[in-house]
Amino acid sequence: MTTSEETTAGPAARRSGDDTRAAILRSARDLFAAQGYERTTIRAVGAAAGIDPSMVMRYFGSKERLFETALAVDLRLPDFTSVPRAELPEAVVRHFLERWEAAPADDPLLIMLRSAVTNERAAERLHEAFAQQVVPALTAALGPEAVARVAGVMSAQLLGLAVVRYLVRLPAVAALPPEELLARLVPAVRATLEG
Amino acid sequence: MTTSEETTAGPAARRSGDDTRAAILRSARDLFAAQGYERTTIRAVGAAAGIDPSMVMRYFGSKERLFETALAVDLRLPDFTSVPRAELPEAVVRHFLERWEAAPADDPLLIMLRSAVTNERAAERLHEAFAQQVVPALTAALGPEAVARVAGVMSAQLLGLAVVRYLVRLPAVAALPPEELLARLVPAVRATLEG
DNA sequence: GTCTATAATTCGATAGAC
DNA sequence: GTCTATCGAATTATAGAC
Repeated sequence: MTTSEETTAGPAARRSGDDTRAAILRSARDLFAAQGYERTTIRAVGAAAGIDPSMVMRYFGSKERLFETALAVDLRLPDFTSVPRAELPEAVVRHFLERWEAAPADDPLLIMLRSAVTNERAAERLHEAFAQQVVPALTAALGPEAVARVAGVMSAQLLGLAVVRYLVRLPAVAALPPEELLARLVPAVRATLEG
Repeated sequence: MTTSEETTAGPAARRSGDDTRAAILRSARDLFAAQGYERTTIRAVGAAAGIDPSMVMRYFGSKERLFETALAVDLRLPDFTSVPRAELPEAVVRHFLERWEAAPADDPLLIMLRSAVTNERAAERLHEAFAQQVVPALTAALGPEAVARVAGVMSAQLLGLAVVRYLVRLPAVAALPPEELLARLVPAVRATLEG
């Protein structure tokens, strides 16, 4: 019984440090995702988490370390190994489209992407995530040679969609219904894969 | 003879106001393109232009108005009306690829794109440029119905390339030789156009 | 564990001399 | 037309009380 040792003190007077830390991190991810690094302030993170700004410093040391921690994310890539190669383009596009439609503001990939365009450190983290998560997932489904050929362009296509539809919100793309977007994007990805 | 009325004064003691203004604007575009809006300071713009920061304020009033002026750019889209439809995908991809390879840091489209991801005003300007420059240019070459169908997805593909190769610099895309990139991208754009 | 108070910078913007 | 000097606001970060 090492956890939760309330013996005599008040019922709910003290909050867990882990909870506070998690709340700060959640607020930080929200704000970094919506505004990028520079426009996000320690004060705003604290306010969003319902605590004093100095607590943010106490738990994370500096704004930059908070940012680094917020960028350490799991891309949550699915397993495509059981998908037949002919159906892979649709499976990939559909997966990301459904993901982003459901919760674009919360998606770790979009959080990272927005910051990576103006912040060098975030860009490095995106490079790492690509090498450590995207490449292995694609290699399992396509084999190493095909990945070397198409991984870059495929990523550009999917991230291009993300940037234009969810970040910049260009009306010509943001207004399209998901099904139509899917129908127009799948042939492009298929052409890349089979090129 | 209304211009340049140096009658008795020294030879080159006075600088033209237009020259100073142009120098400021050039430095501002460089810095906004490289760092985005927030990280670019009036002081840095002045230093890059070789003049005092207060001159920047004198000529442009505020940082925000300087930014707006820097964003008022001509996308320099070529005329695609004489290109046969079958060759259009290659012509479009080749045009932007050659443009960006030659001078990615100076390209007005990339300047705008980098800021648009984190700055709402820049995003609005990108929307305007798309509606007033991209759509008319594509309409002349494809006709209005085709543009409504494919302009969004085509833009997503080209801007996706720009983001991943020139802004985020993902090695899997940034390291590809231009010819190979062209070969992999043209089929994708063709599939979009013919879908 | 939480907050107040404040130090130390940095930045946008203004006023005014030359 | 150019610069010096400076104000006022906002920010990160620290020290310390409760």
